[in-house]
Amino acid sequence: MKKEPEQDRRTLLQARDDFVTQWGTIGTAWGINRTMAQVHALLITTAHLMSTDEIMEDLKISRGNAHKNLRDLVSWGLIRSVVRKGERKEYFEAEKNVWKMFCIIIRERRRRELRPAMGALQECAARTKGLKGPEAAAFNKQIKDLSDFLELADNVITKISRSEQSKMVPWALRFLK
Amino acid sequence: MKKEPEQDRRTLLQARDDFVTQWGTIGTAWGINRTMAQVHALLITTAHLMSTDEIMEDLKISRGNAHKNLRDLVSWGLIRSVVRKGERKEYFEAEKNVWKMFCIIIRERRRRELRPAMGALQECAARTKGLKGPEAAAFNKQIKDLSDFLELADNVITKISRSEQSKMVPWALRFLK
DNA sequence: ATCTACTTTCAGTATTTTCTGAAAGTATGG
DNA sequence: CCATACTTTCAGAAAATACTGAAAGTAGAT
Repeated sequence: MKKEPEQDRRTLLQARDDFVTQWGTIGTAWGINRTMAQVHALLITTAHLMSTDEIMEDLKISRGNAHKNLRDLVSWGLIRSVVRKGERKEYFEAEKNVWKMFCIIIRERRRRELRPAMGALQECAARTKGLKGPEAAAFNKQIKDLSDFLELADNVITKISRSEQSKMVPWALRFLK
Repeated sequence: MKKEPEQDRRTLLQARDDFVTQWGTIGTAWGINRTMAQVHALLITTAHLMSTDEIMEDLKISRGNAHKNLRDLVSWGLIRSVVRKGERKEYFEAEKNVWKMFCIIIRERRRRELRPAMGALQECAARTKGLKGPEAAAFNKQIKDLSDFLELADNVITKISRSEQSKMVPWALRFLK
């Protein structure tokens, strides 16, 4: 029978499509642009290097859109561009190791979102430090509590994102016991 | 001098406003509606119970908008409504303890976003389990890796969100050493 | 049963975000 | 230099999301 591998190929393509869509939705819930998440999904589940044109075709998106999201993914460090010898065209390849992906994401979100938020909070705490009255004291304490918590979280994230998977996973398993 | 407390009050109000704005921006980055984050910010930094009308006034938003976001916050468990004896009006109050807030947020995000994503991924893995060919095998492995990682993360989140602050914070500090 | 003091809904509108496609820019090879 | 093979930009269009305000709904008090 020559039917079965053909059938399998279709199932695979369909599954990849579903995964791309799903990953897009997940991304959206976390404040990430849908297309960026889809391009990422496509690249982590594709064995070969992909060009901008191939990605445009696969996701049915415009050049401008593909370009922007590829650049964003590169700037996150989630994919890298590769230039094949003798060719002008750029190809892209994703970091596929799940632990590394995770570390990149938490490290970048820390840098882009957590740090600025902490800065603003600290400034807010500093400004209300010396104010008189119970309202002011309560406000200041609440901001300080938040700020302290974020600082702890920040340190934990930094440490985790620098750790090896081979250390952290067993560690997590022990924690779950 | 009667000037200083007056000055202080203004500084406090200004700081609270800034905090509300800032928290709104942070929320946005994490896929949370700006107004919802602002209402939350307002409620965690206000000592007294607040009515819908007071919130509308404070944030300059419509009744419908205030209503919706208050309901959403209640459904997240981040605020609760209180009815004062002899009054018909509803008032709102936030959970102010930072650790509890954190636990609520991670527990809800797990329930609303992580679990559905895991379901979809597992289905995707199951569907491509038996397919022949190296492409299919690679795809299946990648999905499986992701799925396994999310499962571990899911378990860790569950455990953390059920822990006491008094256990987790010292634990985190030890981890950082 | 009606009034009053609220809460809830939702159609239409406004705002923000994302996307398109064509034009402009850039680098390489001949 | 010019042609080619790309990449980059960006103004306008489309889509997604959030907001308004008025009308409808609800429940306690009289």
